[in-house]
Amino acid sequence: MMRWGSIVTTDQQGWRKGPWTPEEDKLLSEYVRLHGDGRWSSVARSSGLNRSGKSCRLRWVNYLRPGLKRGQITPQEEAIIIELHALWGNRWSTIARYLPGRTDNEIKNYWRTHYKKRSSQKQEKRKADHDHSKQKQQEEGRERIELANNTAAVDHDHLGDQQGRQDDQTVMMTCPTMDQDQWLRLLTQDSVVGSWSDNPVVEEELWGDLWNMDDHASNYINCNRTAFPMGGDPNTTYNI
DNA sequence: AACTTACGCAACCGCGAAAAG
DNA sequence: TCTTTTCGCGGTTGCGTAAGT
Repeated sequence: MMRWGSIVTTDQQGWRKGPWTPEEDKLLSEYVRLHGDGRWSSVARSSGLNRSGKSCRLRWVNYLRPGLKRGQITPQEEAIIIELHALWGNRWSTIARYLPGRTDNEIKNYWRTHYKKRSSQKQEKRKADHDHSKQKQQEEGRERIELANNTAAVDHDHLGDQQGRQDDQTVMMTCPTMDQDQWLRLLTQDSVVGSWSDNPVVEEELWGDLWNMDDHASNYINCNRTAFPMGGDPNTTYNI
């Protein structure tokens, strides 16, 4: 299936843009096989591809790289995405590290398609139905977020995130009752992963909360239908 | 059958961080 | 130390296809 139009153009530097051809894929794969990935600018210059380094990297990472999974996101993967998104927000590359064979782009697309839309639909409905009460909830939510931000402990390096982006302090927190490794082990256990997404009641609660979260509210992790701000008092539950 | 809408996803863009000079 | 280049990330776009009317 031809995508991204059929038109291949060139940018200001003369690099080709648009869909990759099978010949280009073959060239890139062969070049990376011989020389390894990385050094994308030299890949662009030396491989014979008239593509920018950026374009080469993207094509390799998202499409040609060995070990990539094809096909639908499984329920287990979906649950991991949701829960890691609640942990880290839109840090797709970090989330992708816990889903072998899936790319950040794929996860990002999946999230946007499935949850952003449903989130906004729910939000619209809720807005129509409960405009007043929602406003009140938001005010209460802001107070809790302030509490979360005041109590949360930032721990970038624990999960090997070397990037340390500017907004890190708002998303990467420490669970008060277990460390991150414990948490992630728990996440990837089938019994836990299946539990929320398989239960329509819990799912509704969880989605209702997660989909309406903004970046700051991602500081919260939902556990057993309650939520607590990461780093907050483990003996206190916070209903979002 | 024709048309419209929604979905899925490859690819591009802009920005910030890291590395190199 | 400063500047330039490269890399990687998240956000966004736009096209093909499937589903609905």
